[in-house]
Amino acid sequence: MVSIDEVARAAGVSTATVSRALSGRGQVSAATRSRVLDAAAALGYVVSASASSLASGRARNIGVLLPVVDRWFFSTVLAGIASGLQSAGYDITLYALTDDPVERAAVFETFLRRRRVDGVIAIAISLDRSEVRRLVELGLPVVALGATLPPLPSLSVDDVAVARLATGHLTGLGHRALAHIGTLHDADDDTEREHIPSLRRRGFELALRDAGIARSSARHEQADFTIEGGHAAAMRLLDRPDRPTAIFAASDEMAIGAMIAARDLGLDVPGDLSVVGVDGHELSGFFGLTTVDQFPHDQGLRAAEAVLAALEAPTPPAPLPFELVVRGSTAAPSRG
Amino acid sequence: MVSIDEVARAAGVSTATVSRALSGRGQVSAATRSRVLDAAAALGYVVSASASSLASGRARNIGVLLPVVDRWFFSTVLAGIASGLQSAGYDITLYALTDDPVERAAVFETFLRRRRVDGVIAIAISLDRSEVRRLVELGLPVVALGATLPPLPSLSVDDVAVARLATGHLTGLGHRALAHIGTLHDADDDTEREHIPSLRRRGFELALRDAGIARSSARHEQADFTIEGGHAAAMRLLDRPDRPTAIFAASDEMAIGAMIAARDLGLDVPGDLSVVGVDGHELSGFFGLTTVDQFPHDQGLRAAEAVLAALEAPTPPAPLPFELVVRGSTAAPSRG
DNA sequence: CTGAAAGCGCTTACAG
DNA sequence: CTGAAAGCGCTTACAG
Repeated sequence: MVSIDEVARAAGVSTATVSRALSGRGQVSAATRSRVLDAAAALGYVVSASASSLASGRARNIGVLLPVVDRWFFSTVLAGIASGLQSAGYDITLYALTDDPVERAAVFETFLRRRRVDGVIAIAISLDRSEVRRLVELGLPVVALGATLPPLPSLSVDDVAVARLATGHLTGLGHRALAHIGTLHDADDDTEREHIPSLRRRGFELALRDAGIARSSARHEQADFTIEGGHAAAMRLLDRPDRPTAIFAASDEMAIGAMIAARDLGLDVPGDLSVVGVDGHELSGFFGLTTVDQFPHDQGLRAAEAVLAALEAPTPPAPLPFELVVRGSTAAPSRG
Repeated sequence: MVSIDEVARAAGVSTATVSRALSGRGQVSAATRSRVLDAAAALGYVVSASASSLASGRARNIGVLLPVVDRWFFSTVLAGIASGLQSAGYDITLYALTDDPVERAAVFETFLRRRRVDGVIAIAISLDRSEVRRLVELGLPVVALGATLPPLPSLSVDDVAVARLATGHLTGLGHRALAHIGTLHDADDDTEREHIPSLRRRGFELALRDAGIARSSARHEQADFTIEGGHAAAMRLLDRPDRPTAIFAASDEMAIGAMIAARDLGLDVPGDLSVVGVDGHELSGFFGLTTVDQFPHDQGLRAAEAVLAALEAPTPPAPLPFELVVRGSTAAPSRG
C-alpha cells in the first residue's frame, strides 16, 4: 500500500504538507494542494485510519448501539444512520446488544473503550442505568435516539402525544368502545418516564379522558410488538360478543396482526373494526393501515447529523416529528 | 485514559511484557501474567485500537458490505454476522451500498482502503465485476455470502436445488398447473450463473421437467421480492378462470403476498391454491407458509467464522444448507 | 505557506 | 521469560 512518503516524494513536498493538503487543515497554497491531490490520486493513496487516528485523536468513526438489528424498526433506523454517516465520510462500527450479560458488559467495558470511535449513537430503548453511566464515562459525544436518557442528549418523539393523536383520531371518528394493544405494566418506578410502551398507554388513556370515556370501559391486551403478538392479542379482544369497535395498537406490527386477526374472524376493517398503529411501517401502506408515522429512517439520519454536530459542540436534545397518516383501516363506527 | 505505561508501572514490568501478557502472544510467566492482568483490570485499561493496529497490522475489525440493511433478509444475516464477530472480540464496520454510483465508488476506493479492517464479508448479490476486482485488490481475506463470486471464496446455497426442491414438493403433491413468481429475464450472459432469481427460475423449470410437465404450461410473473410485489403478481395470476393450483414464489415475502392475494380473492389456501416460498422468513410460521428455509441468521454466523478462519489460512468455498419446511400452505390439489 | 522533528500508544524482532 | 529500542504511518506545534 502506498504511504504518505511516496505521495510526498511524487509531489515534491514534505509529508507535513501532504497531510495538510489532504486533510484541509492548515494553510497550503492552491498550487501545492493540487499537486498533492494529483499525486495522491495517481498513486491511489488513502490515509491509514489507524495512523491518522493515533496521531490526531480523530477516528472518523461512530459507534452505533442497537438492541437488535433484525427487526424492521431498528434496521430502518440503522439504514438512516448509515446513510447520514457514510455521506459525511464516517465509518460506522456496529454493536449489537444481546441479552447475554457477559456480551453486553464486553461492549461497554471493552469494545467501546478501544478509542475506535469519536462518538456514539445509542438506540436508547433497553439501556439500563449503569450502561448509561458507562456511556457517559466514555467522555465522548453520545446521542440517545428514541427515548430520553438523561443525562445524555436525546432525540425522541413525544410518545404520549403520539398515542394521544392516534387514539384521538379514533374517538374523533365517534368510537366509544376502544381497546389498546401494548403493555399493561409500568416499568420500574424510576424508569417509567422512559418506557415507551408505558408512555403510549398513557397517551391512550389521556385521549379517553379527552373524549370523556371512562377509563374502565377500555380493554387492554398485552403484546410483544410483533405481528404475531398483535394477532394473538386481537383474537382475545375480538373473539367475543362485547368486542371493541376500535383498537389502538402501540406499533404498526401489532396493528397489522390485529387487522389479520379481524379478517380471520370474518370481521370487516373498517366496517366492523377500526385499527390504528404507530411507526410508519413499510407495510402500512400495503395493508391500508392508519398510523402515526414517526419516520424511523429519518430518525437515523437526524441521529447521524446530531452526533456529528456534537463532535464540534454540545448539542441540545431535540423533539422528533410525527404525523397521523389516515388510510383505510379507520372509519366511523357502524354501530352504537 | 490509562495507557500501557501505567499498567507497566503498576505491575512492575516493561510495556513489552504488558503487551505480551494481554495479547497472549509471546512467553510470559504465569506469575507475571497474573500481575499484569490484575493491574490492567484495576486500572480499567483497554488497548488502544489505533495504536495496536498501527503497530501490529491487525485491526480486530471486519468490514461488512450490505446491499441494503433495512430488508428482513439482510438484517437477519447481519445479526448473525454481528453475533459471530462480536463473540470473537471483533468489531464490525458496516458499509451500506447505495445505488448512488459516487457513494458506491467511495466505499470501494476510500472507505475499504483505510486499512481499518482485517477482512471483509460481502453480501454477494449486487456486486458488479469491477467491484469484485476492487475487493480482490484489497489484498485482504474476503468472503462472499449468498452467491458465488469468483475468484472470491463463497458461501452460498445451491439455488437451483432450492427451487427444484420447493417446486418438486408441489408436483409431488400432484399439482400440474403451476406458476412461478420471481424473475422472467436472465441477467447479462456472463453473470447469469450468479443471478439468484434466475437460478431459482431454472430450478422451477427443472422440477417441471422432472415431473414431465410442459414448460410452456407454466405461468411466470415478475415481481420484486417484496410482499407487495408478490401480492400484485399473484393477483394477475389468480384473478382469472385458468388460474394455477400452485405457486412457487422465489422468496417468502412474495409468497406471503401471494397468500394474502388469495385471501383477498376469496380463495382458500391450500384448498384452492398451494403456495411455497424460499428463505425461512420470520413470518412464515405465522402465515403457515411452506418454505425452503436457508437459515439466514446461521448464514451470517458461518460467514463470520469463515472470514475469521480466512485470517489464518485461505478457506475454500462451502455450500450452505437448506431444508424444506412443510406447513399449511401446501396440499394436494382439490381439482384436476 | 512549508519543513524538520517530536509524538500518538502500541508491538515485536533482537539480545540476553 | 523479560527489557530496551525501533518502528508502525500519520499529525501538528514550532520555527522560519
